[in-house]
Parts: sequence; structure tokens; C-alpha cells
Amino acid sequence: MNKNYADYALIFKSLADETRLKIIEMLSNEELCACKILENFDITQPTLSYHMRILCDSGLVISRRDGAWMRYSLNEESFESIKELFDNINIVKSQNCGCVDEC
Amino acid sequence: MNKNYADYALIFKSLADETRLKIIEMLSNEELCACKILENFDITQPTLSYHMRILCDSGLVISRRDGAWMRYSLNEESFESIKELFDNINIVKSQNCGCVDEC
DNA sequence: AAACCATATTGACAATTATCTATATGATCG
DNA sequence: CGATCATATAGATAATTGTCAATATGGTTT
Repeated sequence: MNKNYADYALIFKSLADETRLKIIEMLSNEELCACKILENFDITQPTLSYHMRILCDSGLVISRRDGAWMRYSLNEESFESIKELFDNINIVKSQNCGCVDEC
Repeated sequence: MNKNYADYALIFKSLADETRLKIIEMLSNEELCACKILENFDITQPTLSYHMRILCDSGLVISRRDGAWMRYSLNEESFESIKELFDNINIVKSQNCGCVDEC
């Protein structure tokens, strides 16, 4: 909570990639190890490791070691703060009335 | 609605920059012209124009010409589809019980 | 300890991004 | 029409990103 623009930019940067978006969706509902995630992509293991680091650094994903494996899951707090951000955005329709103020 | 990963990646890319995040917040509650937005930043006019294009291309922002000015506002549909995405993400806590399945 | 499995780090490189200056386009006003 | 104001586009460039091959690290197993 109470994040600044830099934090949010980091979070959105980590979401700004198709591979990482797919990873996030895969982690919805279940914790997974790197090898399971890797199975679903045509990328090398180091590349996946790079993406997991981006996701962990932004705070969206949490990692924990379990023997030889790393288990990854979503970080609820982080998603809450994103929802909070969007909840605070209020949309107004374009004022097509023409009675706009000067610039 | 019903966006694919590429669309979402584009949206998040457009949010993955501090300047653009600030612009989005400025557009919350009110439509603004480029010159008003520019006042709040230490960037050149072409740089702002570049950012506005990124935001419009992703669909998050709508532009309309009003005489010599361009008026920018947030696109409700786009924000709805982001909320939809996050609503479909379900978070499970790390299973620290140790009874994990094989990898 | 040695071999092996899972994951991370390093170094290289091509592609993309954010920024600027200079210039073009579009609209309004005298 | 010509000047002027608001915004966009083009071209250049430094910084960042996504990817790989090669190698290192950490843990398990024999």
C-alpha cells in the first residue's frame, strides 16, 4: 500500500511483457516451480530465470526455496495495491458540449 | 473486453513509465489539453506528444481535437478490461506445509 | 566426495524506448 | 493570405530490455 510512481512503474514494467503476463496467469490459483513454468514456453531456462527475477523484484511474485526447487506464487499485497490504484482513478467522458475553458 | 496477452502487454507497457502514470492520474476526473499536461513536466513538447501517442495507442487514453487543441481523457472501456483481468486472478498463499507434489 | 538436478548469474548482442532538436502540419486570427 | 499558436512527425542517440550460450551456485543422491 501507499506506493509511489516509481514502485507502480516497476510493477507495470513487470507486467508489460507477454511471457510474464502468461506466467502471472499460470500462477493464478497455484504455486508453481520454475521447471513447470518453463514447460509452457519456448524460451531457455536462463531467460525464464530472468523473467522470474523481474516479477519478484517488482513484488508481484514471491519465491521460496523448497529443496532444489524454487516455488513461485503471487503476492496478494502487490495485487491489492494495484487494485487500489485503479479504484482511485475516476473517468470522465469527453466534454463534447464545446463549452470548454481556455488553454 | 476479451483482450489477449498482446493487448494487455501494450496497455501495461503504456503504464510502465512514471511520466505516463502521472499523466493518467492527472486525467483522472478531468479532460485536459496537451499544454495543460505539459506544464507539469520538465520535458519538451515533442516528448509529451510521444507519451500521449503511447497512451492513445494502448487505448487507455482518448484524444479529440477541439480547434487548435487536443483534449485528452481516460477511456473507461480500457480501464474496465484491466479490472476484469485482475478480477480473474486468484491468489493462493505459499503452501508451506511441505507436502508439495513432485516436479 | 562426486555426480547430478534445478536455478541463477554473466557477458554479448539485437531490438526497443525515452529523449532531444529540427521541422512539418493543422487551426485560428488579423 | 501570412503570422502565430498548438501539436505531431522525423531523425539521432543514449539507455534499457529480452534473449541466448556459457558458466556458476545450491541442493540432493549415490
